[in-house]
Amino acid sequence: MSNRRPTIADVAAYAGVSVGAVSFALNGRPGVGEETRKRILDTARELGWQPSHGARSLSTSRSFALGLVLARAPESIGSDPFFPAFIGGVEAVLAPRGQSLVLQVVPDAEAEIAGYRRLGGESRVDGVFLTDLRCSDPRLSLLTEIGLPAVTLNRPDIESGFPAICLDDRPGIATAVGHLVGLGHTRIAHVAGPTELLHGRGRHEAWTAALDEAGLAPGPVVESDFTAAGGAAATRELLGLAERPTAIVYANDLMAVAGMAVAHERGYVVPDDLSITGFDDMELSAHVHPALTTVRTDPFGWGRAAARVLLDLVEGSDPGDEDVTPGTLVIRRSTGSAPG
Amino acid sequence: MSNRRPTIADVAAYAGVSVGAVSFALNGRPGVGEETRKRILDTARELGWQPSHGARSLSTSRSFALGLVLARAPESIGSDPFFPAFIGGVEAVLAPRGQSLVLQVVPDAEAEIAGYRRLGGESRVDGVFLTDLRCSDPRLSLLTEIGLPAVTLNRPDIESGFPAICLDDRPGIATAVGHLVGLGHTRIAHVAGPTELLHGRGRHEAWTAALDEAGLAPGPVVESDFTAAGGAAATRELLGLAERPTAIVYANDLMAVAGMAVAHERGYVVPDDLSITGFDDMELSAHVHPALTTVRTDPFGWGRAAARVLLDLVEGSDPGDEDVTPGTLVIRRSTGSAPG
DNA sequence: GAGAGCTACTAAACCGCTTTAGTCACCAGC
DNA sequence: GCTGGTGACTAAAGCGGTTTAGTAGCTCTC
Repeated sequence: MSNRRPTIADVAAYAGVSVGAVSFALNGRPGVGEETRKRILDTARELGWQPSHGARSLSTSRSFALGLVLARAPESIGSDPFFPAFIGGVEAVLAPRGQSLVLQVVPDAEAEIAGYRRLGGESRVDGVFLTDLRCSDPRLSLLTEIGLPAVTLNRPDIESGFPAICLDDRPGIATAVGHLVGLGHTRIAHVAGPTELLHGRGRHEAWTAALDEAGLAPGPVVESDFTAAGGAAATRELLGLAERPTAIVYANDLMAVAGMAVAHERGYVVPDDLSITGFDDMELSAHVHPALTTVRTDPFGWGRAAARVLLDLVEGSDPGDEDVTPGTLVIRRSTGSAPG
Repeated sequence: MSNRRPTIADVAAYAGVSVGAVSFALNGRPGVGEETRKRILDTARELGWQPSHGARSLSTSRSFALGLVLARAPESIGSDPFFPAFIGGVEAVLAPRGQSLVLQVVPDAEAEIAGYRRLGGESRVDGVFLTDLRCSDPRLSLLTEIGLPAVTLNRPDIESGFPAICLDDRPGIATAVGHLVGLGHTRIAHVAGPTELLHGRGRHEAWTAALDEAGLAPGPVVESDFTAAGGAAATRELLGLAERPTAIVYANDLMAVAGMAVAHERGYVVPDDLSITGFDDMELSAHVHPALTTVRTDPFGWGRAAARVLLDLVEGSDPGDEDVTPGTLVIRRSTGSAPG
């Protein structure tokens, strides 16, 4: 049967025109008669022609693919609710435009640099997504240096020259704290993400600001690492305090759920003895006991926005930063009136 | 500064040889003197030369990339502990070999077909991973038809002609059931995954077989969908039964944890009134209350194995099926002696 | 000391597409 | 009737590698 995939030359021969004409016709460019164009298109369809990605990318020096490098420890990669959803959103805009996503998963930040270097150096991708932004992120200057277009998820703390998807965690945290304050809590602790991560730091700052706004002294903070084990350890630390908090605001759901389990173990009842809020609203959060009050975010939407902006950028237009909807508080059963 | 990326011709000119010689040297082929080879390699490094992916793939008609198409609903994609870890394993072997992973996330099975068709048709990838195998999976014949090499995760129920990564869920489920039987349970229910999925069906069959082996009548089964909401609904159904089970074997952890929450809500104490086992051992499972007894699997290892086999296949050798380690039971606190 | 057989290398074709520079027929205008 | 312009199309030159065919220079052999 089909010995070999048909090339543009085959289409040209069958349609009785030159390859140039076929190329023009297929790309919808002027210079081909209406009738001829139709004949070419029909022939291409009949032959089952599909463009060769390699050839096209060689001649246009574009690869029609975008890259994402993720630094994640193998053991914790499975429970990150963010990145699969983000990728889903990215794909939702890439696929219809015939673009692909090249994913690289690496164990640490160092390998991440190498990853971007390779992706750019080999011209495997036309641009990259920059997630998990760190303070003074070294990847920004790297990408500028190798001239690889990028879009950052979150606005970097230094001038980057790249468009940013601006996500503001502050309103989400603020409403969570406000909710707790409204329930009468005054000792509100925080289990933070790593401070070198911009979103870890941002949520922490938002918590501080919200307490300040409420006229409360900043409660105890434990810096953790966004993992379940880390959340559990942080919770043990907080519950061991002499003046233990009556509410804990966690920087993500995973730590919050793990913290809730620790509270149960210690004999505290959530929310009677301790109120707990999370961040992300992962699928399971509505299905633990008690269901978790948390801040719902929209990583899928972020992915869509990021992909749109990056695509615009590599296609030559000059997109500005884009704001995306901040998280909203979902009140469930893990928060209640302050005890006593 | 660096106006343009150096090409192989630049390297040739600087080293004072022909492009052919450079190509030979860079690819470690014979026909170049030792001294010349060294000079070429040094020059390439100095100039910061990196191969152009498009050019190479055009002339070799290989794309140095493997593809994975995932059909996942946007709302549940974030809580799947399998695929991120699987991808991590895949990357662990791809990256060192200079290969890339092209990921496509689509909403449903229909779009999945189109995804593979595009990946293959455009020659964007040299081979693909086939996960979430379904009964009489139509993708198998599609891939055979378009001549795209593949490796299947799990052994398909029909002849496929592709190497398979054979993962056997039976020992895991069998030990879980055995563990419950040993604790005196006789009414052991199952919350299954969708039967059209091979692993959903496989775990169900393993449960049936294990009960049979123990001389017990098959308990009630509810077919669910691997989601938290589905697990919760299934649990409500089981707990509403006249002869309610004293133990439930869930086909994955997500449903198990959600089921545990339902049990709590209804006032049952786990494990005193109801024992619960999961499958996967996701990160959170060790950090819920009570900690979940479950079957630990190794999706990272599966990813590594699948990548190795697929790479061998596209590079021309003829790898056979590969067995990977079955899951092992991790006993925690969600299982205990049968009540009464 | 001429032909055979190596080794080390060069020249050029080729992969399949895009794109520029032409070519050709036809019509308008003076 | 000749020039100039325009629309439709062709020829051919890239893009940056790989690979085949070929060639020069050398040693070995009888």
